[in-house]
Amino acid sequence: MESTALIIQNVSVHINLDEKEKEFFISLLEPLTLKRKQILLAQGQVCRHSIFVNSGCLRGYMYDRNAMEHVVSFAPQGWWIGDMYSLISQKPGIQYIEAIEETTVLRLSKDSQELLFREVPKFERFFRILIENSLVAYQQRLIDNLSLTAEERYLKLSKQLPSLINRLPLNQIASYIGVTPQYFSKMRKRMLLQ
Amino acid sequence: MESTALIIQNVSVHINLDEKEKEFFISLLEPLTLKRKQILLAQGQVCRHSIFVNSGCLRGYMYDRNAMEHVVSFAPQGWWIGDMYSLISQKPGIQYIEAIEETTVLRLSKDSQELLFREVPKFERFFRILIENSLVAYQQRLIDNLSLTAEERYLKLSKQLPSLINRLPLNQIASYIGVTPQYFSKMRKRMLLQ
DNA sequence: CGTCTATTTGAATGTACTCAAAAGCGGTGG
DNA sequence: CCACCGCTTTTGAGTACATTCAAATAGACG
Repeated sequence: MESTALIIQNVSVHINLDEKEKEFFISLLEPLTLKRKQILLAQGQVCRHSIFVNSGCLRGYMYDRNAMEHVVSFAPQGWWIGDMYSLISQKPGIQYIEAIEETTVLRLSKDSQELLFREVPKFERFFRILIENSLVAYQQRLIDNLSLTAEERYLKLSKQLPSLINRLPLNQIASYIGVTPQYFSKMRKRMLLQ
Repeated sequence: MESTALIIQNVSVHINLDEKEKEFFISLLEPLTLKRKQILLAQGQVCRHSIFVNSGCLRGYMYDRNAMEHVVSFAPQGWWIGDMYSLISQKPGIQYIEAIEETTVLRLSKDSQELLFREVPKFERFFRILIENSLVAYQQRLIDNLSLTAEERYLKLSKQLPSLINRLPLNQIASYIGVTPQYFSKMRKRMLLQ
């Protein structure tokens, strides 16, 4: 199938699969198409899937106790996303996962994942590596939030996701880098003048 | 052995081991005793071990480009620590890992870990779960840094590590929550008065 | 006891926020 | 087709949280 080429490529970076294993893996995936602003997971729901973005872009976000929205992650084409807290604990989650634009995804349910781990144990390795990389990225982002200015964080994001940055609403970028939309607007103006 | 009771308990929370597997796991561990301020890993070195803290406390920290120090993590008794970036990539790392006080640890080398995964695959599961939990914690800390004030972050850390907070130097707490020692000092004074 | 590091204090400054409101922009229906 | 609605983005003024720089004080260790 066309729609599974990307995910097979993504997995194959870390583990080698024979045809049978690929087929089995693919058989566990559920394709889904989302419209702009369609919500795939809401706060309070239990996250029962790992989600792979085949095309388009998702974002994970949450509200703090002051009802402020915070973008936790962007997931463009070729990325995985999920509410890790809820996915692990199978308790009601805190994140929303929403399509930023028309998006196609492949979902792997927690049950299917467990089955996959039993049938093809090297997938345990794959997901460990995936999470390791994600952990390093969050660690770095934490340090960036402490040591870089908002301008620098914006420039860094622009470099990391150059093909995405122009498709994102400004208020969502502001939220990701950790400033208010108002400040972000003024900041960008200032940057253009220099 | 006395010194391995804690780590076996720590592992057994997530996977079940028989006596033979326990013994094999333990045979791969290297015990080490560290003095206060002794450095276990320096920036620029490749991190070749996952480290389990048996007693005492370690901290991971790094310097940003303005030579400011940032505490990335504390690892008190029963916790794991390592420079994840370097451990994964086997490239020179960015973190220091240092003993805050007299500390005993058990080290598992990357090679031993790979061997362990081959011989006892369920350890792949154990470390995946370990990293998943760590990922969730970093995600939450990122959100906390964006949505809580410094005072609130301090109170939160105090609740999370009540037995540790009084043993930590104040400048290291300040660094962990992301403020200067000067501001932290004034902040604490203010909090005491109220 | 002296030295080195950690902590505190004070004053001036800066980065980012809040509140309030205007302007821009895209979609929808009359 | 354009007028209106809702949402995003911008602008301005005042404010708060936290920083920088400089220096004094307190503690810890040999």
